[in-house]
Amino acid sequence: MPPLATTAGTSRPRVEGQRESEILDATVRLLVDVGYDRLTLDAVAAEARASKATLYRRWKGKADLVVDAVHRAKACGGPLDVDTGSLRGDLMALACCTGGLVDEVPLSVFAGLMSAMHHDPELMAAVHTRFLAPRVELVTRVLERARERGEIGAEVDIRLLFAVLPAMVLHRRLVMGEPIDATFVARVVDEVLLPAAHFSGPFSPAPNPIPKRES
Amino acid sequence: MPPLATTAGTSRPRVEGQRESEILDATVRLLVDVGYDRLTLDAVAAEARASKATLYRRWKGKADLVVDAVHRAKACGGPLDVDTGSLRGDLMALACCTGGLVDEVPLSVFAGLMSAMHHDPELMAAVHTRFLAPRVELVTRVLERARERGEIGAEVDIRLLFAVLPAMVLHRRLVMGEPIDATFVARVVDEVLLPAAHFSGPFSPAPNPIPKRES
Amino acid sequence: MPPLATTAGTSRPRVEGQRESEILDATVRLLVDVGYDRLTLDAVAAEARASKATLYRRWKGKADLVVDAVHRAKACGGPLDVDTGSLRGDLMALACCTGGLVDEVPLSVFAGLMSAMHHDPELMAAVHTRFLAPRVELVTRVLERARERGEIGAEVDIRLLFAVLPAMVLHRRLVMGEPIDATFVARVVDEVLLPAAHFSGPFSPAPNPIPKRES
Amino acid sequence: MPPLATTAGTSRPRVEGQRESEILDATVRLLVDVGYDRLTLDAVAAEARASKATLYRRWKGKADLVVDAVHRAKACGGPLDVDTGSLRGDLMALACCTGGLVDEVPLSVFAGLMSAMHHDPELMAAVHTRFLAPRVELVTRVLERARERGEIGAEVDIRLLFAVLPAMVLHRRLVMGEPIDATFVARVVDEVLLPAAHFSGPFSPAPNPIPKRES
DNA sequence: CAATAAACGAGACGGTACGTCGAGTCTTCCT
DNA sequence: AGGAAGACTCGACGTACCGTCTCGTTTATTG
Repeated sequence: MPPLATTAGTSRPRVEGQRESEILDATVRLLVDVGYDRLTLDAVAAEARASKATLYRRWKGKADLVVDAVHRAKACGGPLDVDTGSLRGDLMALACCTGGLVDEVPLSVFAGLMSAMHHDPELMAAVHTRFLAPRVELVTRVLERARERGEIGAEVDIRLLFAVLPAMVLHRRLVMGEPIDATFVARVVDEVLLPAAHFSGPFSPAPNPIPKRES
Repeated sequence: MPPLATTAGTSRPRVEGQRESEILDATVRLLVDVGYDRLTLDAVAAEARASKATLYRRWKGKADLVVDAVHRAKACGGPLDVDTGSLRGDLMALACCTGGLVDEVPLSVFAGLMSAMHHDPELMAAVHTRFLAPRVELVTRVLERARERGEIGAEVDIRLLFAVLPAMVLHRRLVMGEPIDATFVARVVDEVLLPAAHFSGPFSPAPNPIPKRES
Repeated sequence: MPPLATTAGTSRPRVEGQRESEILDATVRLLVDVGYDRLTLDAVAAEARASKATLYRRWKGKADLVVDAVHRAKACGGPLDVDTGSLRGDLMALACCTGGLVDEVPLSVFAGLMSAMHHDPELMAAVHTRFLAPRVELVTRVLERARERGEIGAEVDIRLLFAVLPAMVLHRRLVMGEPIDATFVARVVDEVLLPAAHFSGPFSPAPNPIPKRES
Repeated sequence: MPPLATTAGTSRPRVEGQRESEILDATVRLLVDVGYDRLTLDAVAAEARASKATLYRRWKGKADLVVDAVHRAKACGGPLDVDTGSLRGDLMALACCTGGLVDEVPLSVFAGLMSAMHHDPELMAAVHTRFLAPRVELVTRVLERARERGEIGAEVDIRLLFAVLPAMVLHRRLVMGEPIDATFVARVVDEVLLPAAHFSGPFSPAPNPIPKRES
């Protein structure tokens, strides 16, 4: 359902942005080919017929460049909003679109970024601002609409709930090394997320066996 | 000159396991100090007063060594089994023990390993065999006992359920960059895992991806 | 409408010579501060508040600019001629004036130029034309006057003789790394140049004649 | 002391010098091909199948490496001493042998080194110690023998005299850009050096180094 | 006096070389 | 004979400078 906006939508007359985009494109191209770890800035420079100095003039380093590349190449192409009328439908739509959770490229890049994020606060901030924040906002909007429709219990913490799907996907893909497909997403939604969304309330203290450990 | 390495006296003779442990200890020491990415094998060799050749004789590379180090230093110290009588109690006990999900060290190391795991199948296998498998088995046992007690619905897929807690913890810590504590673990257990465990039944009306409401 | 070249055919938006001089002054300033090798055209551009394009519009490159800078800043201030009445007096006067052989700045710059001259014929031509030729001509005139006065033997090759003093000075300063002062110049003149000037004749076969004196 | 090694002549702990020599040879090879300025350490590394890290481990930089290379390749091959019976004969023999003043390679390299020497005291020290000192000593010996034979006046300063030939050669080659051959060397010896060598006495009327200025 | 075209400041760019660092291999010496 | 020590190759890193090439903006001449 792209509106066929060939020229109107992208009117960034900056000549600077042009070179930048070419470099970003080259980065994404190599990223898909060899992955984050095997990606070198020399290769990016060669692929984009750019100088390494140019890369380092605009980006702080490899990770910063890659964040930008993935952000522009994928996130921008993603949906700005989705509203299928049901929580389940919205989540599935979001997960399965380009740049969504079932898309291999962002996942793969993300794996490579994790190690760098861990000791580079600026990178983590960049990832959050440019990559995560838009997605979080989108999902949050979806969840809030679902709550208004009564699909989510009043006591359920959306901050917790929204993490369920990405967490399960990342775990399966990056920790367990198993592939992601729509079926898996659907199972997580149906068997974990939706139960949690409905069962907000008194679970741990009341129902059956009350555990004595907490600490 | 005693050619035979009897027992003690000179710490030179190879006890094999002893030298290995010293190296592993040195690795963990550095790991905690500088993290996985900043860790160099030269530093490990220097810290352990060992030769790099010795390291590469025993381990395949940096990641392999680190996996081993974390495995032996932490996981071995963990519990072989827990049985508090309730699913919630068991999960909390597992998560909060040394080497558990609230332990910073394994999490931190894990972040560094992800990137390497992604393009190194052998490393991924090693991580699974030595690091993940024991934990998975432990949790699986806990879940099966819980099912026998009736705390988990018959139709619930334990393979899916067992991932909920580690997935949520990793997501919060590595993706969102927020700290993990027992409170967070408890909330995930209470508000996500246990609801999913109880709600066995098909929640959405069907594999139909677009439901309306639920009853 | 092409402009008609009514006056001289060269449009001069700027004072030309003024801007040029400012740049050359900035060059000399930096030259004295950091030396030829550490001198960068970026620094010259910044110091003169000029653009690199302007520099390359007027000069072929770093070496060319520096030659010009030294030429204008120093050589122009030197004497146009000298005539003290004796060869010795003339040579000492030339050597000790500003821009002469005892002046540190031209020597220092010269050291830096040598490497570039070696593989850049145009640069060598520029150095010769703008820097060396005037000095050579001056010394040649001095030597010819001395010959007319009978201070130089008829058979002595002035082309060889004129090189003695600069050669010895450059050797001492650039090769041996020792400083130049008037005393050294005087010794070279008295103990090498003047003997050679008087002794034209056949020497190598027979080590006999000892010259007298001169006034 | 360790017992006798099985292989003979292993009192030299390592072959160490072997790798070094290979690198030095490669350096000289490239030096002759492209000259000092066009020489890059990457090219040396490639030519010698060595790592840049190895180069920088042993040498401080390009200039240091080149000094060493020229030293070993040329100076070592030069004569340890000459004694033809006459000063003229000795000087000509020294100048015309391999690595002597008429040899293009050392001259060419020297041109490139001058600029670096000028701002790098360590390099200058290295050049002096490894390149200049042996030659100076050799010429000094030659000159002292000549003095004993009466070929050099008692008052002549050998420290000044020894510089005449190299100074004139370097000046002609590097400053004037004209080629060096045996004829030129012979002329300098006959027409400058020998006259200066014979002429002992005070030539100029006074040792007063400062003549009168004129405009 | 306005139009115009050269010259300009600013600085991004491609390219090349630099000097450093870490991984993993290989050799030498010591005990 | 096995381990410590560490030199080695490889390759990526991030930096510096050169010389070229745009951009708009003066500035002086011209119409």
